[in-house]
Amino acid sequence: MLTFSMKNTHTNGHHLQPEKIMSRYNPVEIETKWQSAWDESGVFEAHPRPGCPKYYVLEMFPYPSGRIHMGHVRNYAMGDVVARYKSVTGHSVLHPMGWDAFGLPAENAAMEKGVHPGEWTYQNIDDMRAQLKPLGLSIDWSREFATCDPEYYGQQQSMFIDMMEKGLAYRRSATVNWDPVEETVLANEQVENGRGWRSGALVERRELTQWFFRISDFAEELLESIDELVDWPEKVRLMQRNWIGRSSGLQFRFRTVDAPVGFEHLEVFTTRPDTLFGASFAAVSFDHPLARLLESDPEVAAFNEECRRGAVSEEDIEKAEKTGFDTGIRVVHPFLDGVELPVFITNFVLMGYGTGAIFGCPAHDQRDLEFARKYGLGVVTVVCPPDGDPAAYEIGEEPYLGPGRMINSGFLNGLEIEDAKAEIIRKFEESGSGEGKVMYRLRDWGVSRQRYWGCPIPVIHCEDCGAVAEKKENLPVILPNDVRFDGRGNPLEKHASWRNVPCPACGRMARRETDTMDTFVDSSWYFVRFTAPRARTPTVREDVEYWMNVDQYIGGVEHAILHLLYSRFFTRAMHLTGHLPKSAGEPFTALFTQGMVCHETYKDGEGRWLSPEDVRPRTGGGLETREGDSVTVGPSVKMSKSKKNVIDPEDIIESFGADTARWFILSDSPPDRDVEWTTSGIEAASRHLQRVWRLVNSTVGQPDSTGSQASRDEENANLFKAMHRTIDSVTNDLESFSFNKSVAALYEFTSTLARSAADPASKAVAFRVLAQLMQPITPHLAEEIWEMAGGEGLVVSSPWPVADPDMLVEDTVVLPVQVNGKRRAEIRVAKGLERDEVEALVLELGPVRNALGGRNPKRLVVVPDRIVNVVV
RNA sequence: GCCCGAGUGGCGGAAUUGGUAGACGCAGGGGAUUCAAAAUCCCCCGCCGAAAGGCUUGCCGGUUCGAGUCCGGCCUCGGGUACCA
Repeated sequence: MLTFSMKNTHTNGHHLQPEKIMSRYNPVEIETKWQSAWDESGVFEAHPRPGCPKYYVLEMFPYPSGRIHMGHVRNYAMGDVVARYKSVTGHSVLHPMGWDAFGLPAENAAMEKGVHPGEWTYQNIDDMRAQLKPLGLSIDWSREFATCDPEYYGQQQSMFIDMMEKGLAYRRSATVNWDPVEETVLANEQVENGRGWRSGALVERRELTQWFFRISDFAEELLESIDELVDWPEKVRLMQRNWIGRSSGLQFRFRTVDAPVGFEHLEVFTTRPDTLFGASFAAVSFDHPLARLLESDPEVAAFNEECRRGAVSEEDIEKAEKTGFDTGIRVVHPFLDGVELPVFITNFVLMGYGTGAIFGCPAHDQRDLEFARKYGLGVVTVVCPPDGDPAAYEIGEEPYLGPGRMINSGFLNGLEIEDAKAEIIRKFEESGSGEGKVMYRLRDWGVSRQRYWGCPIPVIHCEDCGAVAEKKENLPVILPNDVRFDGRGNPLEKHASWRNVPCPACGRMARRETDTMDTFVDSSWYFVRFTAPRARTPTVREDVEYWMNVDQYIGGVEHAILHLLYSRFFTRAMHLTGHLPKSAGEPFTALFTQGMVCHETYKDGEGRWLSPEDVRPRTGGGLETREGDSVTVGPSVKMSKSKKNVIDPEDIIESFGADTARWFILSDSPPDRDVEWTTSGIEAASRHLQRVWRLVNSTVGQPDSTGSQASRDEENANLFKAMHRTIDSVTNDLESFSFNKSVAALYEFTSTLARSAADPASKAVAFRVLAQLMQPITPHLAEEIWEMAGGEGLVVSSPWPVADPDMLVEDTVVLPVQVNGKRRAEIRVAKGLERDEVEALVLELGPVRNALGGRNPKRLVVVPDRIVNVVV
């Protein structure tokens, strides 16, 4: 393929090697060459380097689905930029890779394709590793592991036993989605409109005894420590705070009337004790012991049954219409003589929060107001807004939720809300029937899964000894291979020889726990394991102390709450069980959340999704199918199989090379926002990289330009000035995760270089800097041009260039001149020019004099070196 | 439902703490080169208007000499919602 430009052969052909004339930058060939060079040099293996600070950069490890997708490319390209940048700026870098290998899809594949989940998973890992390697990532592959390796999950089992001993793991009853046809527990994802996704049967809620981690004991600690996470996105910190959901309020006991024996009191929790005088009903969860007891009444039973319908997800519960059942029981208002409030069973009070019982004050709560309207309950306004008339204020259509003073509230009248809360809590505490209490939304972490493809919980149930931890010398408890997937229940339940084992305590025959662990457990400590991936203990003190914490963690914002919170809990639990030193509190010092990779969507005339491969440009504009039918272009959305708008990274790397893919995916959008993949964009990236190569290739070895020494000196000086400005921008942009801006600065510098009439020797200096600046983003091309421009050794191990501050200063500055806030002129002045001198210059300007018409300005705003505004 | 975020030309986006809106790239238009094309190089490019000028950062309102940026109220799209990972 001869594509070398004729212009170049005309002007300097006699200086070029013949093969240079014939060649073009061939990414695939050259990328393989440099990847081998890196492998041989071992530059990416993590070792403590004396005198260098350590830097641990980690991207969220992938689930081995079998194919890498553009989201992976983006994630790992970003992490690689950071790892490479940190490496050349004098850090000893740890940048590992592993596989989040347990999970549902492997079991689904087992059922659909009859392949064993383990076999399926390990094959996928091999495939994905082979797709990932051509990206040229600076990963220490010697530390790779999968969470389904017994060497990994065995250590996890060992920690589970330690957590049992410390009381951090315990058993209690909890609700699951139950598919009565498949006799299987369903994940929330497997429930569609209240029905099992395969069987179509109405899902039931079922109670099972399950294992939990006591994360709620750490609620306050996890909440307070968010303040330390200054290098996390503010939005993630806020989401975590809200998730933990600390609220203080009052817990107190109502006296009941006409209630069954044992329920002489009803304990409620409220965050608005100030509104007690406006209460018009009490409500308990359908799971509340009182509601359960009343189920002997068929009407109550039917109502509760109705409430228990549907999936267990919070979204489903909250979106369901609020309903109630009047039990006929009443509670006595503690401060209003003779006032009794009806007690309802409802579907919106959750047993898992507070006491599972509340009182409702319709005037100051949206949900309570809707409920009161529906069931004809009274509405008493007890908070008067600051601008309202305390004697006459009443709420209208909407509840009043703002600040104000108490009215219609006996001894609270006239108090501000916060003072009223304090006062009423004091009153309850005095009488001993209630107390101020802090409540958290955060619930304990249920880790039991009734599935095969997960880490077995290392426990044996003995009739005499109860739940007994497996002996550590028997770990790992390995998943049996000979299992059958018939779509019913957990295969481990049916595996007699695996299940029936002697009790570790008394030796009598007992039953092995068949629940496996939530895959979030696997991903809650893998980053610690990377510090000593082959150790015979979960961690090795020396390695953990050197490498932890993760300095920079990068991944999708979809993990903003659960995965990150569980990991934060785990480092604390691992400390309590002796697996992490005291210094390790937070797992991730800095966090970056990346956006998704999107692509346009296409549909044919019948509304069927079309893949980008199936459409082509139509002459005269628009798109058509291969058959020439018209195509409807839809919005750009996250790449997904269901919408067929997927571009396979492997195809892109094959046709354009990894550098082009990396350059493009980092170029257009800020990393924390979604990026749209476009064909024209990837082609532009490819064109640019070709241009860089051509530029270096055609310049190196040229004789000095003719022309005067003075003009050459000036050209050289200008080039170096641009070079230092670029070093400065790229450095700042990489440090601040503005990779798109780094790319823009590199585009600009390449254009400058292409136009520059500086000496080839000066250009060679600039090319070497260009190579160094491009290295984190397009490492293969960087090595190639580094070599062409006479760089020593590998660019991957050459120190990052430093901008000379003297080269960055400008001595003049352009001041925009506004009249009444609209730009009318601009003046170039010496930097730091005095205010009155600027004023004098500005008042002489034509547009300013016109606007003033001989009068004095009302005001003259001068922001030195920034802007001038003349107010007329 | 609840929590969090995003919205700027034809498109992706840029804009230190409120200070020239549209850097850089794509698409488009024009030119050079070529027998011709591809490739490459150069120039133009927010909208309306003949021009003067006016308008413009999802919508409505506010604060300010000055608002993409701050405040209040909406709209649309996206993420999470505890068993998808």
